[in-house]
Amino acid sequence: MSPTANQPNSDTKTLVLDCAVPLFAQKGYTGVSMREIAKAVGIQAATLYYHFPNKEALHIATMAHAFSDKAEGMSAAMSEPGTPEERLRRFINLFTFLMSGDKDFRMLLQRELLDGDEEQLETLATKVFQEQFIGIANLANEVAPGCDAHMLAISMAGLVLYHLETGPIRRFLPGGKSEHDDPEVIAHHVTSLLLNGMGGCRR
Amino acid sequence: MSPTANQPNSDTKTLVLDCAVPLFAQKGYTGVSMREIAKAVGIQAATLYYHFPNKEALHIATMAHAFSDKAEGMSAAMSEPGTPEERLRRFINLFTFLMSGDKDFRMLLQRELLDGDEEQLETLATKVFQEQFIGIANLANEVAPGCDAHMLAISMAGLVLYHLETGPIRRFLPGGKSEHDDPEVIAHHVTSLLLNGMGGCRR
DNA sequence: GTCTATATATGGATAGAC
DNA sequence: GTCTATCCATATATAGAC
Repeated sequence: MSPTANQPNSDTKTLVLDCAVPLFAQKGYTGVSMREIAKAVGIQAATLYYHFPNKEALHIATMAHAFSDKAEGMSAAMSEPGTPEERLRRFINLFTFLMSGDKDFRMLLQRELLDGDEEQLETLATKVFQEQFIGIANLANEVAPGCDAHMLAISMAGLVLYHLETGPIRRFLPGGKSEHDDPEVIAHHVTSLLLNGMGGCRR
Repeated sequence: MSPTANQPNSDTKTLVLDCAVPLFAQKGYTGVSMREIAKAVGIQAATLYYHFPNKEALHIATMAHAFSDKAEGMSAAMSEPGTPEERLRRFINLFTFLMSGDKDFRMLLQRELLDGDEEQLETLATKVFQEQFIGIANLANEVAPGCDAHMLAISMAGLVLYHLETGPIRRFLPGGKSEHDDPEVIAHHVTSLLLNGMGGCRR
């Protein structure tokens, strides 16, 4: 293997993407500099331009990298047997734990909803989320046939994500407790609300 | 009134804040430059530093300006008479229409959840949202006594806001229709879900 | 592939005239 | 109060050595 071989020693590109994910997630596109990313990787800023033509390309690649990781795992939970209610319960649980554990992913998604242009959002929707979304919508349709599965799927995901996203401010609002950050508590609340409405906690 | 009088001619400060709101909302703190804000106002960048000590102070003042406008109106809707269900219906309707009409406000709020530090979030929670939040939580407690009013209040607001925030990407997801952007459709869906759960659309 | 060095633009912020 | 002019730090991006 000569020193000029192609793949061996460095998959610097992947390393760059891994380091860029938390930076873009926490500080946003304009909040992160190429120097900052390079420093996190442990290389010089100029080297980034060998792997990516410019900052925007690096940003898009970073998002694709972060999002592609997440496209797996959930499908299995929804295709398992059980009554629609049981499967809803299982899905909300899994989804809440998954999302709860990856703050960077959630922040990237939120930033993309704020800053992404039409093309980026369409790519995200069709190439990344479509399959999972269909699974959720199908589940919604089994739990509540005849209802608008699209809106229900948004509500299902949104309920979980909003409780997670408001974590930093909820503790300052009346009635906020640390238990409200517990994925188990959130999943239980959301499941109960989805299945029975607001009165659902009185069993 | 001498030319050195204090308040008269210019409330440039207010004008600056009005112009800064949509800029910070759409591009974020690091995405907007002082020059850009000055240009939108029609003044020179240096003039901004007469009214505000630095960019961060201008940003904080901008958010206070945007948020304080919204602290009114909702209280009335919740104190009106009616059964808890009727009042919930009215509140969700009003809240959905209010939030639907002010995209800048929603984006500012989202960005604050992403970028705000503890102190800013505490200020936002206690000085701006507390009163409204208590109203929502009280309503939740009347609709569903014995349940966790804090979590229900988050769910109520979150359901509405998430449908609005995902507007740009929903149209690319399966089953997405333009009607899903209609505040009336969103409000009806959310109310039904809150009162009856997912099965609520089969009446 | 990665480096050093640098071109070039733009950012926040200040000084001082009017 | 607002302007012009400018300082200085930092940004993206490129050139060319190794």
